[in-house]
Amino acid sequence: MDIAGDIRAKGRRMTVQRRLVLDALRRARHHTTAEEISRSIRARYPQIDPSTVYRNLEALEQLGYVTHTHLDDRVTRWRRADAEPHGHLVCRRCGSEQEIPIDILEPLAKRLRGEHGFRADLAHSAVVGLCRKCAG
Amino acid sequence: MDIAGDIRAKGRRMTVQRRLVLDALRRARHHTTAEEISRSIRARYPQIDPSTVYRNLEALEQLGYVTHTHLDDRVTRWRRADAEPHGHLVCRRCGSEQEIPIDILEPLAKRLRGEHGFRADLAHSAVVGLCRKCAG
DNA sequence: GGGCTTATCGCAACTCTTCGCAATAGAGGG
DNA sequence: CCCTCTATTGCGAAGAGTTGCGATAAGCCC
Ligand SMILES: [Mn+2]
Ligand SMILES: [Mn+2]
Ligand SMILES: [Zn+2]
Ligand SMILES: [Zn+2]
Repeated sequence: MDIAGDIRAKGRRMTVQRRLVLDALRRARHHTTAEEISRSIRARYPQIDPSTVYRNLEALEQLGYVTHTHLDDRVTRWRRADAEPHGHLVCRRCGSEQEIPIDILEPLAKRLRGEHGFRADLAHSAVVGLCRKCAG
Repeated sequence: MDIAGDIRAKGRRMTVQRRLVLDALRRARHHTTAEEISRSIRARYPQIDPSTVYRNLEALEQLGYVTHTHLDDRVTRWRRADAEPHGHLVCRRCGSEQEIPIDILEPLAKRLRGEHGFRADLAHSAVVGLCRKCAG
């Protein structure tokens, strides 16, 4: 079933605004912010309110089409749920970002699950620290 | 040397406001937010502006007296740098928080350092996931 | 203690995000 | 195609945090 049909089957609705948010996420190469998405949509459809974009990102996340991560500190970064999962290393000094294969994080996830019954999503937040250059 | 002297030695100044922020952090049992600190100070000294509290937390972090972590999503949590370091598990469903010994995170830190030359601070952000109860 | 330098402050303005509410418009059924 | 129900929207307002700027006061030297 297509996305629209799936959304309707769950009692939600497929609106113009929701479709525009999905489109913006498809166009975006990497993780984007709600503010970037809002700005790109309003460039062509200025009547669409930022709050609608924020609400749609949350709705689409509940529906399973979208996920978010946190790279540097506060900002929430969004991406399609079907994108390749991966971890991030972010340098607190120079701000450089680096993607890492998800399986490096697996052993810790397994241990947290064994010792604390906790199912960790280690890709949700970037790992903060000092990159090779900055650590000197 | 005491904190005030150390701060002056670094060319910074020990102001009433800075001392009040340090005091608030000493009174706080756990991680607190800038907003909580600001509110507790303004209860007695309403003339002290919130922006001053934010700026002082950053300054004190640069000076090495204060650190911050990120528990749930947006909020930055502050604590004294000399407090016992530890990791956090936060459930994305029920919001429960759990502290974990820092050494559970060590193996991953060691691996990131070996394979990527990255000195990870794994206590900086909480690990997000599903707690035992919510995972079912 | 008085004077000088400038780190720091209070304030106002601004950005990003959230929220309540009345109006709008998807969806499904007839 | 029309009707009904209610999910969703746009708007206004508010909260949390940041930033530029002129005023204040900490620290240092005499
Ligand atoms: Mn941080
Ligand atoms: Mn999150
Ligand atoms: Zn770096
Ligand atoms: Zn839970």
